[in-house]
Amino acid sequence: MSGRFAPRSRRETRAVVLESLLRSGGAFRPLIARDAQLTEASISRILTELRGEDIIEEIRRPAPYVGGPTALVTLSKNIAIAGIELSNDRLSFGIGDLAGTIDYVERMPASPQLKQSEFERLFGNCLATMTQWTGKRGISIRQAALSIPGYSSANTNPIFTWDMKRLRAFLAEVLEGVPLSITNSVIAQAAFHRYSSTAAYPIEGDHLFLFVGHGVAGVVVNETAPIDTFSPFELGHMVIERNGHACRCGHKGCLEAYTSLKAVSKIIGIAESEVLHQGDGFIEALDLGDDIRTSLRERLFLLGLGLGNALNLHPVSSVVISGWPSLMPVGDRDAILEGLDESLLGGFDQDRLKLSFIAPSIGNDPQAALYYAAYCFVRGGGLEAKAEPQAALGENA
Amino acid sequence: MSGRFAPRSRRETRAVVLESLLRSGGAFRPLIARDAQLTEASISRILTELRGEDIIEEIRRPAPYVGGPTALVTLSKNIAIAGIELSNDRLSFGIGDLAGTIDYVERMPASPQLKQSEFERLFGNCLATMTQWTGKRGISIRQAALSIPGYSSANTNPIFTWDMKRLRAFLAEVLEGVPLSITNSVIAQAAFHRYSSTAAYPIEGDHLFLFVGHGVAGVVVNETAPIDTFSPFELGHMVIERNGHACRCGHKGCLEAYTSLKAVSKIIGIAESEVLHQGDGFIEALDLGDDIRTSLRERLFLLGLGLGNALNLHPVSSVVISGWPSLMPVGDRDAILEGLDESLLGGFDQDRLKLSFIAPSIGNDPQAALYYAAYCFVRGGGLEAKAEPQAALGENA
DNA sequence: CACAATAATTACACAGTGTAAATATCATGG
DNA sequence: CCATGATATTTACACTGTGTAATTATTGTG
Repeated sequence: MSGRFAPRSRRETRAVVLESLLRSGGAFRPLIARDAQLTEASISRILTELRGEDIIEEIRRPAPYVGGPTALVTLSKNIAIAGIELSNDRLSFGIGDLAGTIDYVERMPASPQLKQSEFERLFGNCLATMTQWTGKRGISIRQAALSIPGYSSANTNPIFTWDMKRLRAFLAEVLEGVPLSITNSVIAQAAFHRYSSTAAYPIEGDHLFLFVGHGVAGVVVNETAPIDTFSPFELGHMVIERNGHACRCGHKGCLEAYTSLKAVSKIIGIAESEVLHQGDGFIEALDLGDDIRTSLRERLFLLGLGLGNALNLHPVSSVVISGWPSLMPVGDRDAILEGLDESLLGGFDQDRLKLSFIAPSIGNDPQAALYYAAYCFVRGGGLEAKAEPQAALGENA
Repeated sequence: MSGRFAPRSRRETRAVVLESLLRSGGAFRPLIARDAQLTEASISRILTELRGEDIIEEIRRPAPYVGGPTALVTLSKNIAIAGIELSNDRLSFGIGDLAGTIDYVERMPASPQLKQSEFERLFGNCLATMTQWTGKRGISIRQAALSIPGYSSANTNPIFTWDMKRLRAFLAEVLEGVPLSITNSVIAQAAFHRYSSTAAYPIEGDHLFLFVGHGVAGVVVNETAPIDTFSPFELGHMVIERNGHACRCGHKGCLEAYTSLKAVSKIIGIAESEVLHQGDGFIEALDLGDDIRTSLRERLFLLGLGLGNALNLHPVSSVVISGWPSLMPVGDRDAILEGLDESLLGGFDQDRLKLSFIAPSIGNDPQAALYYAAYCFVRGGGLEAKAEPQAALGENA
């Protein structure tokens, strides 16, 4: 009489169990059983299997009540994964384990106008250094993930207009068989913030995660859907003001032309790279002049306007915002609400829309990509890509 | 060595087989086997089961080649389903079978400003008449579907601002156990046009289906996802012109204020209800004056602008448009492209975005809802809601 | 009317998981 | 220190769903 209705392949079951562990950061069996909707019997079988493959560990830790479980199940620290992040000003490589530890990081400056060939060269160099590091230690990477701003499985990227087929071919070649997932930065960010056990998150339930940085991008976090199926919402090039400011995309009046990091850093008079590297309240601490504050509020208003338009298209009842707006004083953020009030159907109403802010985690790259790599490893059940006996043709479903 | 990788419950397998039949309108076994990714052996078992329950029929029809299949499998004509459609000017009830035949229709005028209590009264009356009809014939409805403009599982409806919980409670009560699915009209429309075997459809693959009527709504048709998970895109209340025309929603400059049926019928000088009831090319035939044509082109431009914004948010490579724009002369429709060119990232490019038009199927209500009811019946495997032995709690996954 | 070609059915094996019985572990109290 | 109660963990067995392969059916052709 379990709560499930669809049988699962072994791979799926392993994936469900491992994903539960990734989210919780470690749990006792009864909890895993509930989370994965399996009986203790099945948990027992699966864990035995996973322990044998050194994917999980059971550390002796008796629960503090009579008859309680005796061992805490955690993801193994012996599986190496790699996260690669192309943020707008640098390319970072990292190696870590499933438990969230990062053992190796290398970061190289990368221009926001990076050409594909330059990227390939840069990537090749970093990879070589990394391979040296792993080689020396006899480590083999089980899963890698690369996050790119604007990436989508469709061939359209507003930020890097590269040939995705060529990109995938290049990566497949240089990575020599290491499984690689490519994803949109905003998905990796959202997943990391929402599901990594190390971070606090302001809300639960489906919502829009919005990141305002070089671009303006969001993703609808659907709590019941797998992260790798999330589809990004590229808000930056919504035209919110006909014949408005010129945008780098060639159009006029795009949201990005008003609210990107570049646009606001110009207003503040501080280098882009400086703004996000500061902590929460940084802008408040700056004690900006009144006209600067007013300008920023105008930009936040426009952000709200565009956000409202996006929410009209695809309604959700809460939004989490990360990026420079999160660094603004609470009072100033209200300008977003005013913008929302002009576009969101029915006007802004705090009973119908909950807005939260989280500090941007800049400087932690490639933490999000690393998390995403762990997620992908776990989603595959910790099995090689084609290890499933019945799976021959069917990756396309 | 099949192409599948996930085991299925009996319910799922039945659903897959039945859905294949619904889409094809009838097929020989080898085709079903390929479509459902099952062996002939499994098809045999499933069909035997379904035939026993009178959900499918096998009519003797030898394929015209040696050793070919001998019977054509079709959905049974003995399963009664009901489709209920609330278009903006009427409420229509229909009863039909899985093969697409419609046996009963009743239509009642309904104001676009219909209040919830009025709806309940109207619905009650129509239902009573329908129940009389079914009662007289000893027919019992296996699945009903109701399509409402603007409906979403969230509690926000731009068109009818009703209490959805109350609506569901009301419907559950009056329908006395008949399973009911509620969906957004645009989903039912899209599904009907795309998948019903009776209609031709201009494209294949993922795309945006856009309907421009009283409102402006779309849905991303994801060919690999189940229809009932499609999420509607309510385009109508995107603010495309700050401080523009007043919209009925209270905001200014919404797309709907420019491109809804109401807005354009005012330009043409013909009652709303007349416009869509005409066939393709109707507007061309009208021989409108030059300034009217110009105005309409302006509206199409704005539609393109809003559409471009939506596509920036969620890129797809083709769009199918239904509604009054489909009735416009081909040359005039190009105004949409001009609008797209100003908002769609990278400008409009026919290699990257394919635009198609299909005639709006007004006057066929509740055909789309009826199709959706058939879809829901089939998706449930033709089983009672809770018949699955292992399924007790788990409808929420 | 036998044959070739494919369709349709059926016996059997195997994967995955639940049930329930058997066994293990721990805190507590004598 | 040991029996006890409480819960955890493992294991034997049964059941579902499906593929494989052998068997039987159907049909056009020569």
